[in-house]
Amino acid sequence: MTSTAESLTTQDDSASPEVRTLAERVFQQLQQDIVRGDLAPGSKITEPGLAKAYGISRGPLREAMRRLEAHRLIQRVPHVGARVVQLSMKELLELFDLREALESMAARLAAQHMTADEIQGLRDVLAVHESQSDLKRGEAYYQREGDLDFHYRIVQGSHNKMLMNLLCDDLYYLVRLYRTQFSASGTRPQRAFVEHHRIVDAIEAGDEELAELLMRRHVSASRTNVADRYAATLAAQAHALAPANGKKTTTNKK
Amino acid sequence: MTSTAESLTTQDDSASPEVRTLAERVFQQLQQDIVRGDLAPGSKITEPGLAKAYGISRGPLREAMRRLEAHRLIQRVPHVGARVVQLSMKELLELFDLREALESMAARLAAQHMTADEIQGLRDVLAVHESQSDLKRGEAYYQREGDLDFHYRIVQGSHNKMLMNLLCDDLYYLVRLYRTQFSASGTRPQRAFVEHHRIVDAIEAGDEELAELLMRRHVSASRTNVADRYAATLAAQAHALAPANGKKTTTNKK
DNA sequence: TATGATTAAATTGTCGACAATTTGATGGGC
DNA sequence: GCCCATCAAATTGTCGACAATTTAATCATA
Repeated sequence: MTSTAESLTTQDDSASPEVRTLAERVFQQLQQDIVRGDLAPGSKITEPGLAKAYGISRGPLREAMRRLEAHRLIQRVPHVGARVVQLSMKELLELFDLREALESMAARLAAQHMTADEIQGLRDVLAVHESQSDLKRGEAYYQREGDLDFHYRIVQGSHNKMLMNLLCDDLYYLVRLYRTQFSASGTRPQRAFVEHHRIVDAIEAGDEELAELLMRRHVSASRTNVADRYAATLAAQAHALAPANGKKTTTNKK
Repeated sequence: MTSTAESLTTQDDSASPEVRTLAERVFQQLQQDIVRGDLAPGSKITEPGLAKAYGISRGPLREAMRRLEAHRLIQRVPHVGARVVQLSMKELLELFDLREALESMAARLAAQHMTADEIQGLRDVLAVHESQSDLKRGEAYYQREGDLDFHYRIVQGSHNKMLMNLLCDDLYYLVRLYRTQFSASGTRPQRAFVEHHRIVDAIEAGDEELAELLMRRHVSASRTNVADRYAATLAAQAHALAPANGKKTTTNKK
């Protein structure tokens, strides 16, 4: 090691050493900004603004935006512009319905095809969760990030490329976006943690049907939790804006 | 022809009246070329070549290619280039596994939410199939195109936007690509036609479970058929190239 | 002859400028 | 006072040119 030379690649300004192209970097940056909530859902994206903000030309930026659109993080209208996606309650529930169908399938396939090493890696992920849960009991954010890692590995274990593409490359960006906004509450993290263990047990036992069933229930419970949070948030907003509301209130300005 | 006035807009060279932007048109054109097989799977896509072929600049072309990549019709490597996608046998079967999970879910939702008008539209589609099947009994191509229309309407009837996006915008392009290459054979079209009727019956009766089950079987049977055709094609190729084969034979040229 | 480095061609990535369209504002008419 | 047409500013779509990288072809050398 002891790499004194900077090598010929680019300097890592984005904590991603192997991204070669500018459009790739700005895509990852924008994706992170959206998922973290730095770019509020519903807010307008303007090409000259972002180009100047990131110090690049509009060419690579447009390519990054096209990729964001493909991942459903922004929505574009020809000759009009782009906005950060803002899922309705209905769409959010639909997203979880999709996860229920696809991830239960992934769990079944994982029970069939996962290797011993992969299962061990899954156990390691749970161990990390456990240590973190010990440290910060009520802190749900890291738990949820780890939860995503858990689901990632299940999908990987399915050994189904198409499924991996669909879930990891398309849907999980949206999931992460709403994870940051509606992170699990109350006793949900602890119960989710238990459910994770049961799922791994079923996979390790090669019990396809049980793994599928448990994963379906797990996602369904998560769906219920997020839906409750979403409804509570909307109720709070409605209450706050109840008195006199003549403005358009299309999106929050923050 | 006889185009006296060129008008300020563009002449419709793509039979799509409402596409406003150049990138959109060239995307649709390329998509059609790929699905129809005019651009062979595995063949390389070069930007200057296509730009000159379509008479446009590289800007809109790159945008169209990004969209093709998002729809998984081409695969790109930074600084290297793009190739038309070429699914392996394994990936093709994976695609059908996904359809089995998602379309059975769509059928269940359709049985719950489809309106009377939508069901009638579905019956009309089947009626068109019937008349076409009468005319050309063994001709499977139109049947398969219509089959796609059938599946489209089921997904629409689910009233689930996310599911519609996933199936109609992402996966069906690949399905169509391989439909043209491995169209149904033998008695499969007739049986598929019967299965379609049974599925509509279940949806009309509001029998969610039956609709889901029948759709799952239907897609599974289609999967078996396509897999057989694919294997037969590979076997034929292997037989043809059996004697002396020192070339690379990465992809077919024509 | 085979192998390796060097170089030239082609292709992709990036940039700045111009054209087309939308959006918001301004002013006139009823 | 309200509504519609006109116009200006901003934004998106498109283009051609230049820079960076990859690919191949050539040549020298063991």
